[in-house]
Amino acid sequence: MKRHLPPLNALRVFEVAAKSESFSKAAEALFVTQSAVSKQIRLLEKHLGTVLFERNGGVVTLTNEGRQYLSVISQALDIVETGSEKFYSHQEKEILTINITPSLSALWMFSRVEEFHHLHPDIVLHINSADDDIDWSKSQVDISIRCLPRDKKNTDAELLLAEKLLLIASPQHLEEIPINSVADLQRYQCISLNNRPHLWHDFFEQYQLDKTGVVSSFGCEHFYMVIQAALKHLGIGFVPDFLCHDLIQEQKLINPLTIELNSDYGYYLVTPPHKKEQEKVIRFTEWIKKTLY
Amino acid sequence: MKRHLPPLNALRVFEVAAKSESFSKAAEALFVTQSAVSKQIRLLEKHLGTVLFERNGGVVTLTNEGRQYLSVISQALDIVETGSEKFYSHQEKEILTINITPSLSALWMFSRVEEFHHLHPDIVLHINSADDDIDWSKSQVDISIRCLPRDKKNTDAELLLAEKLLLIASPQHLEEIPINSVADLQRYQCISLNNRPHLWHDFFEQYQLDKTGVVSSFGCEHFYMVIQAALKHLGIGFVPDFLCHDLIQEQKLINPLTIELNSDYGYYLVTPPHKKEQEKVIRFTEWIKKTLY
DNA sequence: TGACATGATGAAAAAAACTCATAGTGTTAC
DNA sequence: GTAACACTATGAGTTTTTTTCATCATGTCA
Repeated sequence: MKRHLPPLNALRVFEVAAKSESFSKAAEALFVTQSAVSKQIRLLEKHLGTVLFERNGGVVTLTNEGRQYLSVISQALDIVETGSEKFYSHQEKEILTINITPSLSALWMFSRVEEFHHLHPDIVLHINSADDDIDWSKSQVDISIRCLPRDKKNTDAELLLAEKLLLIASPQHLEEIPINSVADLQRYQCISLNNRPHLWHDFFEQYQLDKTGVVSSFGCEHFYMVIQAALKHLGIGFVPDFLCHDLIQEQKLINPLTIELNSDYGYYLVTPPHKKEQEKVIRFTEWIKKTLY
Repeated sequence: MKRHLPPLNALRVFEVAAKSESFSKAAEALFVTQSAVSKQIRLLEKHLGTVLFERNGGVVTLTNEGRQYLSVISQALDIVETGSEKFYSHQEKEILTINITPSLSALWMFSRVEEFHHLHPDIVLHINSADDDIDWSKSQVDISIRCLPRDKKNTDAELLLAEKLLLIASPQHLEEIPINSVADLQRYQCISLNNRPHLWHDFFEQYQLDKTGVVSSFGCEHFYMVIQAALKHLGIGFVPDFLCHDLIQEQKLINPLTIELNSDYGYYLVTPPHKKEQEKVIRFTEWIKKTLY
C-alpha cells in the first residue's frame, strides 16, 4: 500500500531533457543551469538504478529504458497537468500594466518577459512604452520605469539601477578606423542622443580633447536607435551597459578601450502610493530588482 | 507546449493526506511532522487556487474539488510508480545483517526498522540478537551493537551512546509505596540485572544508604526483562533511558525523583574493518547515529 | 469544563536544489 | 592535426525549499 516513488521533481526535468535530448536545451527551457539538469537526471538515474541517457561527450541520447520511461512519465504528467488545469482557469489572472521607456522595452524587457511569466504564471503583463510622466489618476498603469537624473529626488521613485554608459561600435567599423587611443575617437561620427545633448561634449571635455568631431550628423531619440545605428557601422555611441551587454558578448558590438561613463541618470521604478501594497506590484518589483541585481 | 505543473512533491503528500483525511496520520506515514504536511498542502492549495480540504478544528475533510483531484493524482502516481517499478526489480537488494543485544532489538530496534526501510528501500535488514563476541571470519554479520564498559577501548568499536540509566517503577506500584525521598527506595524490591551485579550496591553507596534492601528476590538477564518486571509492579529497576522513554511518556512507567545514573557502559557499534567501506554499512551507521542523535 | 487530539504558524535548522567555475570530451573547420 | 567550439560532469559554495520545533487555537468528548 505504501508507495515507492522516484524524486518527483526530477521527473519534470527528465521529461524536458528527454524530449530535447539535450541537457543544455532543457536547462534553458526550465530557466535553470545545465548543471542543475545534469544533477537531477543523475539523481533520477541513481534512484531507478538505470541509465536513462547514453552520454557521448557533448551528446546525450535516450537509452531504450529512457525512451520507455519518457512515455510513462509524459503520460503521468499529462494527467497531472490536465487535472490541475481546471483549477487554474477558475483563478482569474491579474493584469499588471507597466509602462517603460522605449529603450528598455525593446531590448531588455522583451527578452525577460518569458522568465517573469514562468515565475508568475498568474500575472499577465501589459507592457506599453512612453517617456513622459504618467497621470496616475487617469491611467491604468501600475508601474512605470523611467530614466531620471539621479539628483532629482522623487519619493515615489525607487532607484533600480544607476546608469552606466558604454562606448560602442561595430567590429567592422572599428577595422576601418582603428582606435588605439582616446584621441582616435575624434575621427568617428559620434551618434548623439537627443535628450542628452551634453553627453559627448562632457565626455571629450573629461578627456581634454578637441570637440570638433562632436557634432554628429544625426541624433537618435532613444538608446536602442543608437545601438541600431552602431550595428549599421554608422559611428560610435554611448549606451547603457545592460542594453548592449548581450551584443558585446556575441561580438556584434565592441566596447573600444573599455570606455565607460557614469552618467548622472538612473533607472527608477515609479508606483503610485495606493498601488504599492498590491501583491502583483510587489512581486514585479522584487523580480525586476533581483533580475537587475 | 510548456507545462504548467503543481509542486510535484506536494502531490505525494496530498495523496496520503487525502486518503486518510488526516494530516497527522499522513505525517506519520510519510515519516515527517504534521507541520510539514500542513505546509505542503497549503502550498498545493495556494498553487491551484483551490481549497482541497475543509478544516473544522482538528478535523480535515476533502472538499469536492479535493476528492476529484485525489482521483486524478492517484492515477498519475500509479502510472509513475508502475513505470518505475520494473527498474527497481532489476536492482538486487542488498542484505545487511546486524546483530544486536536482546534488549535493543526487542524494545528499540523493531520500532525503528520501518523508518530505515523507508529511507533505504534497497537494503534488507537481517536482525539477529546475541550478547557475545562475534567471530567475524565465520559470521555473516556486518554490524554488531554491543553494550560495553566505557573504558574498554576497542578500535573497531564506535561509541553510539553513553548509557544513562533511569530509575523506573509502575505508577500503581508507586501508589502502594510512595516515594518522597531517596531513603524510601529501601522499601522496594530492587530488580537487579545479572551482568551488572554492582549496580544497586553502588547506587545506595552513592546516596550513603543502608544496603539491606539491595538483595532483590530475582535478577533479570536483560534490561527489557527489568522493564517487564517493573510494568508488573514487581519493584524498581534501572534501565537505559532510550528503552523506557516511550513508556514514561505514556505514563506506563514513572521515573521517581527523576533519579538517573550515569553508568560506565556505552553502546558501541562494531564493524569488521574490511566491511567499513561498504555503502550499506556506512548508510546504516549514519542512520543509527542520526536516529540516536 | 478540562484533558485531549488535531491543525496552523513563525522562527530556526536541515536538506535539497541550484549556481559558478572549471574540467573533460567528442566534433568541426581550417 | 589542432584550435575553437559545444556539450556534459563535477566539486565547492550559495540559495531556496522543506522540515522541525515550539506553541497557539479550536473543536470533541467524557
